[in-house]
Amino acid sequence: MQRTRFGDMACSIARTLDVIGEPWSPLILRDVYVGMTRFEQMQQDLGISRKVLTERLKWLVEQEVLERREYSSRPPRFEYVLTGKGAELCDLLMVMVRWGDRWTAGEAGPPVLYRHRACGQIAHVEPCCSACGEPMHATDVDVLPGPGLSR
Amino acid sequence: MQRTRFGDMACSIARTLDVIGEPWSPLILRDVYVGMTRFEQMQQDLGISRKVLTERLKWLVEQEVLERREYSSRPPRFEYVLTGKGAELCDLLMVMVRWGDRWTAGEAGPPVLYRHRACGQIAHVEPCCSACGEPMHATDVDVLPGPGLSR
DNA sequence: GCAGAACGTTCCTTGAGGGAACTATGGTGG
DNA sequence: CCACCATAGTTCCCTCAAGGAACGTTCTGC
Repeated sequence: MQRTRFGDMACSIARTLDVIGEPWSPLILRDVYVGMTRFEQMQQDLGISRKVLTERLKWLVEQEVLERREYSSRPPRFEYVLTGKGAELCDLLMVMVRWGDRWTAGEAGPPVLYRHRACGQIAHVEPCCSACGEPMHATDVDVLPGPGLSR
Repeated sequence: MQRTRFGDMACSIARTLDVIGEPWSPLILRDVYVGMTRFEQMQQDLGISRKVLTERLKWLVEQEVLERREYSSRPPRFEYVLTGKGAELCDLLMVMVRWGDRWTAGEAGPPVLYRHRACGQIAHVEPCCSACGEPMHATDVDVLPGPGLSR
């Protein structure tokens, strides 16, 4: 239900959740990412209530994660496309896929595969250090206070 | 509210959301990750309803993301610690932090910093290709059907 | 002019989240 | 022994969001 707003917390996790923390949002982003950009497509693919889909799309557009674009003027018809901000959120989706593949896919294996265009290989995403390039997992870091930490 | 269950969808994103898609769960994981492992600590830190916290912790323990461990037998007192499965979810948190830092932190800068223990540098996480090691973002891949894609 | 497609909007019902009060177990200080 | 405190929940009531179905609108094509 999420009545508590996370946007004001001094935490980038909370602020990210404020934008896409509601459970349907990542799935909406996924659909847009794979090219299901229209209302009817998403509604049927996800099985989401039309009312909730309307609300989520409006919110994601407000947050500048999606852009509502007219693809036909008569009749007026709209589709939703990723902004730069939204495209970067898709990295998050890839990490979710990685975890889901490892821990929930079971014997059937992953439902989708990624091919890295740069090298042509089937691969998954691996979190690496922006400074040294080596793998960097949550267990490999120290957490320090940053400049934006209020009080 | 999430009445629709995502666990049965043939999508690793949906199945991951089934485990931690409810908005409070990532923040609970964050708290456990940084050492706030007890009920009272989390409740006060997050401002979450005690009822909801109880429900989430029980769910996360069922899903084997957290483990409920007795740290005192008289009186009986419990804390929650990450399992291996849960620790890997923290990689997801780091990616959320990265996005939140970039798009929501504003002038104040990031609230926390990460120091990579292997190289000693302040860094953030960068998604890389498990095959070639180069950066791999959502815009750099082709999505292909995998073995676990039903029908 | 009737059906159909695309994109919503409205209405009602149900049930999850918020919040405060209450319970249980045991420790501690006088 | 008793009052008080700490921790970890549990119970209760209220509100409001999610689900679901029906309806509305604007255009096209036959």
